[in-house]
Amino acid sequence: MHKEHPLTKNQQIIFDLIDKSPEPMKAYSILFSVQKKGIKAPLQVYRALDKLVEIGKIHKIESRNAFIACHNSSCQVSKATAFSICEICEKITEISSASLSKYLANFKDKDGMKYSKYNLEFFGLCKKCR
Amino acid sequence: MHKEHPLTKNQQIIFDLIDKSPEPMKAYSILFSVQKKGIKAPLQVYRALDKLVEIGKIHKIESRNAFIACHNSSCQVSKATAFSICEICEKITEISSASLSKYLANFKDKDGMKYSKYNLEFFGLCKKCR
DNA sequence: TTTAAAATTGTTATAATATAACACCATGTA
DNA sequence: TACATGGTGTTATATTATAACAATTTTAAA
Ligand SMILES: [Zn+2]
Ligand SMILES: [Zn+2]
Ligand SMILES: [Zn+2]
Ligand SMILES: [Zn+2]
Repeated sequence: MHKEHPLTKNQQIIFDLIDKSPEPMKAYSILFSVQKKGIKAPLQVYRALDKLVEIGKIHKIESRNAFIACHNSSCQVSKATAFSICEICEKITEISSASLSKYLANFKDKDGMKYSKYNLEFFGLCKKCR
Repeated sequence: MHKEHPLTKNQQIIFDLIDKSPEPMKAYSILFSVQKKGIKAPLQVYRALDKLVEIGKIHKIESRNAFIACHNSSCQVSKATAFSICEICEKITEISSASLSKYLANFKDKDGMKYSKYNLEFFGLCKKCR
């Protein structure tokens, strides 16, 4: 299980913002949104983001440089992430599939090597955009 | 099968450089290396990179903002990429596993949606670093 | 309780990554 | 020809992310 990490003030402000957002947020858009709350510099945002990613409360969508709150309840999710990304409307959803995560967690490459962590990004068209 | 794309001068210069590199290269490191050949501006590099990615000659490692030449002979690879990344020495290898690509190409999410494209990045420790 | 380590914060400056906008040129083809 | 398409060269700028340093708060030993 996750150890509980009580969030600090900046972390809480930024997590709440991302958590409420219907879509992934980018760092400088976060910065803009929290300036009224006293967070004025990029580093304050990036530090909170780093920590939130580390403890698995949010994930980074690498191909979009954007951050999304994790809504999976299971642990380990910060080490095993999968997303679907619509190439038209940019709708992004975290995929939680037991069979997928089982398959990837057990995947061995040619050298028999297993991996502790992965990030998978699927691209296609969402329901609306098809 | 791929349609053959004869590379333009800039594309060829940049592809050759990446292809020879033992490790993925970043855009500005590419820029530095090709300045003696007359490529002087970031845009010239990014334009060539975009095209090379599009036609599948190279791939972008999203979590590293770096580019690697594709050594898979099969087609479709630019739409279905998987890499292993060592978190210590940053050694990066393209994974070519028929079973993995088959599994992912056929993966359907909860809504029964299939995806035209994916990128998977595994993280762990390479042989040397274990 | 004291005290030292660890984590968090605030701040300025700067690095690294990527694109906008515009003019020009080459090549294919109607 | 004349037009479309794609590539090039160039300057400027936007976007994303980190370095460096000082101060403060939290944590957990001693
Ligand atoms: Zn998650
Ligand atoms: Zn869509
Ligand atoms: Zn490849
Ligand atoms: Zn290694």
